[in-house]
Amino acid sequence: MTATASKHDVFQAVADPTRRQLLKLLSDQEMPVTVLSSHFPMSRTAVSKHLRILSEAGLVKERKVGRETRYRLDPGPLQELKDWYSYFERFWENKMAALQHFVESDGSERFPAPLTLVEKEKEQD
Amino acid sequence: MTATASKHDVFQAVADPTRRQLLKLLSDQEMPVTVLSSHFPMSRTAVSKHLRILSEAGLVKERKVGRETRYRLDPGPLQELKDWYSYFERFWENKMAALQHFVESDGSERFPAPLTLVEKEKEQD
DNA sequence: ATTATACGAAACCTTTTGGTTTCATGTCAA
DNA sequence: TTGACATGAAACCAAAAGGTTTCGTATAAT
Repeated sequence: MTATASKHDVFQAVADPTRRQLLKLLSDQEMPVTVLSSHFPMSRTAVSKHLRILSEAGLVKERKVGRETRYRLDPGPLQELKDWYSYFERFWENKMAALQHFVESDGSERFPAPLTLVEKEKEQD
Repeated sequence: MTATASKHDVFQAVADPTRRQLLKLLSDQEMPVTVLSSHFPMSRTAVSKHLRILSEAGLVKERKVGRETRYRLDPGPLQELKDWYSYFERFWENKMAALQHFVESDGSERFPAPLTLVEKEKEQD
């Protein structure tokens, strides 16, 4: 459901610093390509391609106004990022406990197949 | 401070689906490379390289135990992800309001330099 | 009508990425 | 001590990413 993934997923879209900055710029208000590209050291065409990737990830919407194309932010798909992150929040909380466990236990005889480890494990961490 | 960015930043590390899955696998407990790689259709060496990238982003820690190297999750750097997207949460909330504004105003005479737009803007969105 | 602006598409190039196979080394088991 | 296991490093490769320049087309301004 929600079918966010078309060609570019949010994680990949957001991986590039230029695209992250584009999103920030657009969070204020909609802007045409030329204005956006004036904030970057690269060509307008390059920025345009970044915008396309953001668009494919659903993070921006476009509308034509006269001869310009204005882009605006759609933060919706960022929810996926949030959801993913939230899975790890519990480990963030348990970080100390986990470390504790990690030091105390020998961690062996828990792995599936190719492990024969029933050794003493000279700890060296 | 905190100097999270070494060579690979978190955004890039997390952009790859294989690496995201690795993090999930490691959230349970520490695991050696061979065990981890058994969950993927690629070679052990490939997984090993993914682990290196995660390590450079600070997302996993390693320790040698006998002849194996065990990796475990360090969710710490994920905070950066959270900080980033939380910036957009207010826009997420205000989405309707923003849209409203977007429809009502003509959006012109706000852009810096190269805009002469003082036209009526035949809305077509 | 003519010129300038805004933009995307196309072709092209270089670097990075994600993978593979092979090899060397260290550690464990018999 | 001999052989199997675990792993990283190296060399290599194809495809994707991130850019650039050039071009065509639509819209606006004069």
